Amino acid sequence: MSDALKLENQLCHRFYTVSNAFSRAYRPLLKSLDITYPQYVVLMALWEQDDIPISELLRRTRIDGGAMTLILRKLQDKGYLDLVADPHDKRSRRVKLTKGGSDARVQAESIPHQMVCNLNSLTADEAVQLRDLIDKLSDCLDKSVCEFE
Amino acid sequence: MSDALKLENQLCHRFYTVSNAFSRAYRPLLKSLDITYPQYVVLMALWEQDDIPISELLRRTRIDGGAMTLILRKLQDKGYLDLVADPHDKRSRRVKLTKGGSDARVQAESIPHQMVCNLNSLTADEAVQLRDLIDKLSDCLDKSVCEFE
DNA sequence: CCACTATATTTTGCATGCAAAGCACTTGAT
DNA sequence: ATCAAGTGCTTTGCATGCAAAATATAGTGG
Repeated sequence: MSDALKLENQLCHRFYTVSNAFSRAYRPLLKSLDITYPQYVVLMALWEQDDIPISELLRRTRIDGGAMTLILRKLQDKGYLDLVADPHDKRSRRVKLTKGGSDARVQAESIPHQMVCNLNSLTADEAVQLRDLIDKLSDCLDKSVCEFE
Repeated sequence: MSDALKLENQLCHRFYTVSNAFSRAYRPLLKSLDITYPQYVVLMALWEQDDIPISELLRRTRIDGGAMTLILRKLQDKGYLDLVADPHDKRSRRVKLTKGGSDARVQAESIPHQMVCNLNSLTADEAVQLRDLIDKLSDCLDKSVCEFE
């Protein structure tokens, strides 16, 4: 049979399994904050820059729009953020961290280190190399999705 | 703020976005077969080796067990495979491709090439390099998940 | 000011991924 | 033979990801 159809030879299946493995690995680290990985991504984006419209959050996290509505609702219920109307554009809402949301960052500071500790099979150089290759692939993938349409 | 918490510096967020992008990119390629990416993964596993127990399929595809039940049901409804009782172990069922399932492979042969064409920003060498780095990372991740428990 | 189009967000329906519980059947130890 | 622990699989409840439709509001040309 053609080797190209073998799972072992497919980059996409590797991304599929590793992405899921990451999500599982984060779960215990996020348990004390009572959030999921996508919710954590939203908080990280906000810790970088707070008080931004939902559209900006979507662009930076690349989370699905439909899912974002629910994620924001849950983070709001948990007291991490507030959604406030934009006075200049009634269609838009801005996302603002609450004090609890800002404070959570202190607790989260240790998470990347904990994860890195568990990933020390890669050297710093290899991690950079991997990052750059993924970025190259990623650009291309985005384009190809567009080409299909 | 600490750079480690920035999304841009996190390998996991890259895997998250690329994995999702792959899934979207496959969608139009799989449309004529009327299957999703995980369903395609199951078929690829079976094209490599047919007539295997579900447990073996789970191990090779790394798809979630609960999801696998539904995926197999759908692939059966679509006429791609059959689930037959294992005479030696009544708990187990074996998965067998139907003629339609085997025939679909011919149509699928062109898919990896189409996807590769859309990913030609990476050279063959870079793809191998990427693959090896991901595998190294992957081993480590599996272990770390275990360590948490 | 009006129709038309574009933008921001939400809703809907379907397909997983995940953890945990449940079931039926096996196997191993006694 | 029997009970307890293990296996293989399914079910359940929740959280997304995705495409497409629906809403509400903005912006634009006429």
